[in-house]
Amino acid sequence: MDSKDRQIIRALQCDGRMTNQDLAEAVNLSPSPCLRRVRNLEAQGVIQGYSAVVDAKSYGLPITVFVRIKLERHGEADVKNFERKMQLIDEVLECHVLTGAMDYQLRVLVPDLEAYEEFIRNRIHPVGGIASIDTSFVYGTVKRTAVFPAAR
Amino acid sequence: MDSKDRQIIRALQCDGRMTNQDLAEAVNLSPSPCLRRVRNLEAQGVIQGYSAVVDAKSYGLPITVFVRIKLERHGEADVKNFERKMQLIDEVLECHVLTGAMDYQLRVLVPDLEAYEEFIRNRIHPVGGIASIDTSFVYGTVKRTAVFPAAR
DNA sequence: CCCCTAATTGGCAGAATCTGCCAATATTGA
DNA sequence: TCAATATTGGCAGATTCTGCCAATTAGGGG
Repeated sequence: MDSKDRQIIRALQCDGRMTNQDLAEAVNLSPSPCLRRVRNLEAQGVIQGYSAVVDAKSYGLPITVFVRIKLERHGEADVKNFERKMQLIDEVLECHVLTGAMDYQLRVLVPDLEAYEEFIRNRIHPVGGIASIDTSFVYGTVKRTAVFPAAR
Repeated sequence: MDSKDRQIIRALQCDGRMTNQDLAEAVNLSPSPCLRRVRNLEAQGVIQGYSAVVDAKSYGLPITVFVRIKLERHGEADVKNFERKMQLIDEVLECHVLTGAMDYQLRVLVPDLEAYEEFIRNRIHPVGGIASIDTSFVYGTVKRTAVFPAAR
């Protein structure tokens, strides 16, 4: 992982479908070694995959919600149960463990407010062991990039 | 935007570098119309781009932080100033406006805790007009997917 | 300072993929 | 039912990928 690898990574975060020759040109390499570096990064799991960036509204899911959840108990079983359930809920795109009061933060996508209510009632509450839920709707998005800072 | 378009989108969210023939096969089309649908989705801005999914830790940025910020005043000028500054800070990967107390939530990536302190001191405070900052460090990530729910 | 080793690079060629065009098919509305 | 329209499938030239080999560069020991 040298500076060239990081250059390659940022270029592919900007445009994941860039052709190998364009990528090579962008980072001042010839196509062969460039491709080999990319394959190495993929094999090492540094590049975990590629993904289309899609406008959720156009797709039909205009409402983004950040949900913060606190559990009643934090025993092994309770935690495992909660985390396994999160994996299975399609509306939950992200689930992070936060420091502090052993909280979770979810990023959830729904078509409308009614669907959000149903989501809480039919998907989250049935998980059980939840002490409190804090909901923040996303009113607008000022910035959203996949590109890491160049740093060091 | 029909069910086939949504199928295509989810397939490309799973693997943004899928070849057009594989994609066509996955959604039961022949390569030609499949490619045309993809190009349409791109032209309409539904597919906004493609991006490599990278392990931040391997890249050298192991600390993810969610930062919630409340402004002192919410005049046009204050808001514009804040939002423009956020665009310019490389460590800020996301900045959302949240409903409620006119708050923002940032997703920030830094190499270590010292860098986070510097980030707050040298990048956020100088923006000015900030009433309060609430920091939540990400302790672990249970789930992180780009794939939208199938829905409807 | 030089040499030796190893890693990385650059280029080439066969194979796979893309993509613009045309005819055929399916869909919609009257 | 029929006609108009949109969508589809397949083909061919152009582009891109990728495995192999020689050349170059970088690092360490004598």
